[in-house]
This record gives sequence, structure tokens and C-alpha cells, in this order.
Amino acid sequence: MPKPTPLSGFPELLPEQRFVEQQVIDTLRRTFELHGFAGIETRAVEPMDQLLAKGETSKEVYVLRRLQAESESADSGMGLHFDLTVPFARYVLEHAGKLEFPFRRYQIQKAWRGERPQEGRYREFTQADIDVVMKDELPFHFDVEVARVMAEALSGLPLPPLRLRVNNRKLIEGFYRGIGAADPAGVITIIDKLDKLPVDQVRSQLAADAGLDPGQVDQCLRLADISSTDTSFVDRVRALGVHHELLDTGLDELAAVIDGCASVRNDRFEVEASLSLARGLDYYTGTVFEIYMVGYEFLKSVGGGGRYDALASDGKNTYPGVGISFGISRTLVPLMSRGLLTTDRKVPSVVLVALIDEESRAASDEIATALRAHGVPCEVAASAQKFGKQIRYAERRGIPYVWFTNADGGHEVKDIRSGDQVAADPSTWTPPTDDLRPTVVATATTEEQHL
RNA sequence: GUGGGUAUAGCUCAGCUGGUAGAGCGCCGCCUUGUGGUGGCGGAUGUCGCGGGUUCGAGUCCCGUUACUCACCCCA
Repeated sequence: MPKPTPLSGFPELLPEQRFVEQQVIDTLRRTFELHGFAGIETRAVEPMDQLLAKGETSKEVYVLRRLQAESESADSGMGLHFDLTVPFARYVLEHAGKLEFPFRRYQIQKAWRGERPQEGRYREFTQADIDVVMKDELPFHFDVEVARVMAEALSGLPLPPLRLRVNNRKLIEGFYRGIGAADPAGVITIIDKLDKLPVDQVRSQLAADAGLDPGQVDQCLRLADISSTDTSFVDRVRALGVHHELLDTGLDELAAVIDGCASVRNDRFEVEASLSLARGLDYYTGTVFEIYMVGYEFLKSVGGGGRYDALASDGKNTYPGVGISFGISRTLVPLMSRGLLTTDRKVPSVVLVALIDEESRAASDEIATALRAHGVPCEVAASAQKFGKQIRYAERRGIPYVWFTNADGGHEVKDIRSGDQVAADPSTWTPPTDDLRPTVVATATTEEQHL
């Protein structure tokens, strides 16, 4: 087999990188469960009509086809899911009879998109998602809760500081209606481009595509210019002198989310009301979230979500929900490829049991067994090389301890970082807690975290 | 899907107007016959992405192709 070339957009991690990812997943999971969110996994595929019905129509969906299908063009009518929210909505409808509402669930899974890959944007990627879904009506306080839970979960990760930007669809839609815009949804789509296009282009699109007069355009841009980390945005919006019932509701809701997040805010997690935030997906009906990684704004949002009142509906029953998702691959892969996030060892082993010669392998195995019996991960040297080589084997992998047996049968364990070598009993010796598991080293935040 | 860039050792890269391939790091051995890291000495490694063309001669020029990468689109 010729040497395979990497597949663009399908990143694969080295063992030490996978360890980091696993630790991140474990941390998120622990926090989600701490808040009573139950884990589920949905199948990788959904019927195409499910995938295309919701959200954007231009989503690049990978379609499944049997190799032996009668005609080359005949697909199975199934596609890989491109996010976790749409499959979740389907899941809720399908299992509604067996679920307890409000249903709090987390889901950490892969998703696929056929987009052309770029840094931070992959064709196969892992997302962590939390949502709360209710039957008929979902109380607003859940909007605050999902933000708080995600904030708490993310604060525990070895990442650069994060910024949660929040807005409210009712607020901006009410505002646009209040100034007399004929097509509020169209305005939202154009305003969403503010962080990418120059203001002048947005201005002309608002005039040309959304049919706004210059006064209305100015009002829209003034609104989009408002942001604050406290509820002071409310007065600034009111100062624009626009009145609409929906606007009032939106202001109240957004203020409630900002207030509600006050306790989770810290120097590594910022929460900000940002009235330019719109989000492209059209199924959001109220609160909208986006998460950014400070210093990595070029990655665009590394998380997002919001309130969707009608995504899950079978015609008879409607299950409104609110959720927020976080891009694990999107954040981790760029950090790891820059060498800013790694581990202090490439393998789980904390001890390498040295091997004197092949005849004594059984003796070394016994030592390893004794260590493992009380939870010390270890491995026996692959071959009976000179001890210098065996130590180097451990050093290469970052294994901090090497276990030696004396000629007289006594045991000694050497910390190869310090060179200290002391007598030890394999049935009781245990390393300091910090050494027991590999440590995630995050240069980005210049701190080490024991997850 | 549209447009640009790139492809040389395990990694990062150099290689001029064409003359049959180099550095640093890493790796291996020895100094060091059973305890590594520093130091010294020595050593190995490439179908120069792939296919074709021009040429006496192509890593270098031309065409094609594939992959990677960046921007657009879209978004985690």
C-alpha cells in the first residue's frame, strides 16, 4: 500500500492530542451531568428531508449511497447530520412519549459537513451540545440556565479566554419593525455580515436589498453598534427612540440573560450583550448565543445556539427548546497544531518497569501487576536493552518513573526527571497524584490544568 | 462549488539564469560492557507529490493531475 495522504477536513489526532480531547470531553460531561443533563447519542444519519427542512438550505450535506445501488445516481435518501440540534429535534419528536419534560440533554458527538475545509473548519468535527426542551411552552429561565451551564463547563477547560455574545431575535426584529422595515428577516441576514463586510457595503445592502431608507439604515447600524457587559445596553437602545412590543420583550429577555450570567463571569469568561449578533440560522426565535475565543477571532464563532420555539413540531405538538453548542474540534485542533495545548507525556504509563533479561520478564510482569493492582498505570520494557536505553525509552514518552530490581531482589524506583532513586515496594508504592495521569499543558493560558 | 498559493529527508525548510540533492532539528552507533539527559566523534535516510512534454541533460521550464493550504460561500 502506498503511503496514504491526509484527507483534507478529516483531522486525526496523535495519542497525546487525543488525550487532551478526551480530558476536555470528560470535563464537559462532568459539568453537564452535575447540572442534571442526561447524555444521549443520535445516529449518524438522518433522512434527507429532515436535514434539509430545517435551517439553511445551502448546508453541504454528505449523502449516503450503497455501492451496489442499481444506478449510480440513486442515493439512499439519508445523509450524515451536519449538527446536533436538528437530529435532536427529530429525536424528541420520535421519543416524545418516553421522555420526561422538561428534557435536559447533552450530546457530544461528531458531525459532518461537505464544506471546503480551513483551519478550524473541518468536514468531520466534534461538537458538545446542551439543550432543554419542553412540551408546548418552555419557561424563559432556561435560556439563562443553558448559558450558565455552558459557561461553567467551558471555564474549566484549558483554553484561552472565551467571550459569550448574546442577543435576542425578538429585540432586533421588534426594532426593525418599529422603524418600519418591511422585511425584518432580510435585515437580520444583512446585519449578520457586519463582522465580515465593510460597513459601507452593509449600508448599501440594507438600502438595496432590504429596501430601507437612509434614516432606517442609520438606525439599524446604531443598534448594531451597541454592546455591553451589563444591562446598560437597555437604556442605549431606548435612547434610539424606537417603540415596538416585540422590542420591549426582547430587551427584557436579553437583560435577564445578561443579569443571570453575572455569577459565571470571570476573567477567562466574558459575557456580553451584542446587538449586532444575528446568526444565520432562521429557526431561532429569541435568545441567540455565539462564543468566541479571545485572540482567535479569525476562527469565527467556536460555539453558538439559541432559543427555537418551533424546531421540533409534528403538527399536533410543539416542543420549544433552547440550547448552546461548543465546537471541540474547532477550538482544540488549532491550539494543538500550534503546540499550545499538549500533554506532558505521550502515554498513560507513569512507570516503566525495567527488564534485566528476557528470562526475568515474568518477574517484571509481576511488579507491573502489583502496581496496576492499586491503580498505577505502567508497562514493562519492550526489550532487555541496556538500562540507559530503557531510561531513554521512558524519557521519550514522558514516563516519569523507571522501576529497577536489584541483584539481591530489592526494588527501587527512579524519578528520571530529578534522578532521585529510592527503595520502594511494588504493592504499595504510588506516585504523587499529579503524576498519576498525564497532565494537559496549556501554553495558551500559561497554566497547567489537572483535569 | 469559485478563485489564489504550495508540494524536496521523520520534522522545519534551502536549492540562483536547467548540469543527476543540502542544512538545522530529530534518529542510530561509539566514547560510556547494564542508569538517560550535557559534550565529543562517526553514521543512515529521499522514486524532489504523480503523469506527460521540452532538452544532450529537469527538483528547477511547460501541460495535465492529485493532495494540502488560504480566501469566498457557510458555519462548530
